[in-house]
Amino acid sequence: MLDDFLAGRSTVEIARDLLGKKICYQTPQGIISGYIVEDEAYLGQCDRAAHAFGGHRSKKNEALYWPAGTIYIYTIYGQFLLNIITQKKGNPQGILIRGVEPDAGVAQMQLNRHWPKHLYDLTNGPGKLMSAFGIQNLNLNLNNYVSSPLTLDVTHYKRPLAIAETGRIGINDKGEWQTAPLRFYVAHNPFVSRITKREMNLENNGWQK
DNA sequence: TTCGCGATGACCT
DNA sequence: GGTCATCGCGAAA
Repeated sequence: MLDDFLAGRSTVEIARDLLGKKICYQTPQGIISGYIVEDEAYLGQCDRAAHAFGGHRSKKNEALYWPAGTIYIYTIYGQFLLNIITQKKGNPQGILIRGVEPDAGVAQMQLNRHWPKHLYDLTNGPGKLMSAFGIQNLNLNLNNYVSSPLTLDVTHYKRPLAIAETGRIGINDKGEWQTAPLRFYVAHNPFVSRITKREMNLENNGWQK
């Protein structure tokens, strides 16, 4: 159960453990799902790269202050980005989902993404995966991953052979918060953003047997 | 963030 | 020559 998965753990711990877990979206056209292969932790008031830095709170980032399991969606550069809130109400920490390996509904995702040349281009980025899922509005913001069409299934998962960590992407002039290893991904998985073809392992996608 | 374009370099035929 | 991967940029939203 998702609540047990999130309860009493640090955001970093959750971010690492989220790799390989399944995210599912119930649509009129059928179910779309994917395994999380890349994410980033945002640690709240103290984190200079976080939306809640210094306790900042507004209508846009309100979800950060809601309980673990809340869906937080925000827009940037015209893209919709998906997050999960990880701590108790009032402690604004969360995780940005940056890449998923397509599972169910691949044809629908291809359609939503206008048939990219390579399969790995389908969902290898935070904006791309939302486009592939067909989520292009804020309707699900402030909902949660248990009782909405968008759910997190922590009982069906794959196990990474290795987890890689780097600084977060798109963070500039944030000192130690820019380089802190808070981005996690399944090493060698082709659906990780900015991975080179040479790094990909197309035999096992970086998963254990 | 994502896309497209031009430039470069590697490799194949 | 042709294909493909990588990289740097500018543009869009």
